[in-house]
Amino acid sequence: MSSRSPNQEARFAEASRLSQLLVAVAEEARAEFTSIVSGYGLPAHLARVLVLLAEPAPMRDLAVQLACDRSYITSLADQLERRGLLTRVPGADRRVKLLALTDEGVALRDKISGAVAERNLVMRRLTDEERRTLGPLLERLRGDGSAACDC
Amino acid sequence: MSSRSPNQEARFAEASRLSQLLVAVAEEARAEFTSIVSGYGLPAHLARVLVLLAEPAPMRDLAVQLACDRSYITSLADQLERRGLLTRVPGADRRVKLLALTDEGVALRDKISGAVAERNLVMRRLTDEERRTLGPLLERLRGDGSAACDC
DNA sequence: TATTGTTATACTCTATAACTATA
DNA sequence: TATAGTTATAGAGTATAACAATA
Repeated sequence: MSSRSPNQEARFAEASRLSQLLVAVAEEARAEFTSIVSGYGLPAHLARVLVLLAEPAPMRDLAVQLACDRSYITSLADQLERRGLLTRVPGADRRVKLLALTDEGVALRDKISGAVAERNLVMRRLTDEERRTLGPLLERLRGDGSAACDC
Repeated sequence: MSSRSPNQEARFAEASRLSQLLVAVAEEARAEFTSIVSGYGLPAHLARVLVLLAEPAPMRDLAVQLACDRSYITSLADQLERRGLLTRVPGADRRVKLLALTDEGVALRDKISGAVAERNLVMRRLTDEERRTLGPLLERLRGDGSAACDC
C-alpha cells in the first residue's frame, strides 16, 4: 500500500529487470562451469572444492567458505579422495585434518582453471574496455559473503 | 601447453576474477530472493513459478521456461494448488491444462514482486547512473536462454 | 565443557520411465 | 502415431543429530 511516485515505480521496474538479467547471466555462467568440468569427469560441486583448495585447508574452513555443514565436507572429501585427487593430512591441533590436493589433484585443478579462464562468458562476450567498466560495478554490488569460486 | 603471452595471461586472470565476482553477486541475489519469499511462507522454487505466471500458461510452456521435465511441473502445480494459489483450467486442446493463479495467488505474487523490487541488490547498492551503465553490459553478457525470473 | 571430524539418517529438488487421455 | 499431463520411483545434493577424539 506504499504510494510511490511514477518515477519511483520506473526505477523499481528497471532495477528489477537488471536483477533478473544478472541472475540469468550468472545461471549461464554456472551452467558453463558445470559443462566444462564434466568434460573432466567431475560434478560441479567437486570441481568447486578443487578450485578452492589452492592451499591445504582445514575441513572446517571449507565448510565456512562453502556455507555448508561440516558433515557435507566429509562427504566431498571422501569423493575426492576416492578419485585420488586429495588426501587428508593431520593438522597441528590433532582434532584437525587438512585437505591437501595430490599431484594429480593439482594437475586437474590447473587444467580446469585454464579451461574456465579461456572459455568463460566474460572473456567471450565483452571487450577489454567493457570488462574494465564491469569490474567496479560488480565490486559495488558484492556484499561481504564473497564466495570465491568460479561456479 | 598453449603458450600465451603475459598480456593474454593477465586478461584471462582478470576475466576469471570478473566471472567469480559475477557468480558471487548472483548467489547473493538468489539468497536474497529466497529469504524474501520465505517471509511469505514460500520456498524459492514455488515463488519462481508464481512470478512466472503473469498469464495462465500451459504446463508444457512452464517446463520449457524453467528448463525442466514436465513431471516436475506437475509436482510444482500440486504444491501451489494445495496452498490455494493456483488452479488448473482446461485448455482448448483437451489434453492441455493451463495453470492460472487464483485471486490469492495474484495477491501474493504482487506482494512478492513488490518486496523484491524494493529490496533487491541492484536497487540498494547502485546509483541510477551505475544502473544505466550496468544494463547494456549485462545484455551483452546474456546469451539466449534468458530465464526471465527474479530468483 | 567446547570443538573437529564422522556416521547414520532423512529431506528436498529434480529426472526417468511407464501410463492415460486426447489429438 | 505423437503429445499433454500424471504416477511411481530413484538419484543427487545437502542437512540434522548423535558420537568419538581431542582441546
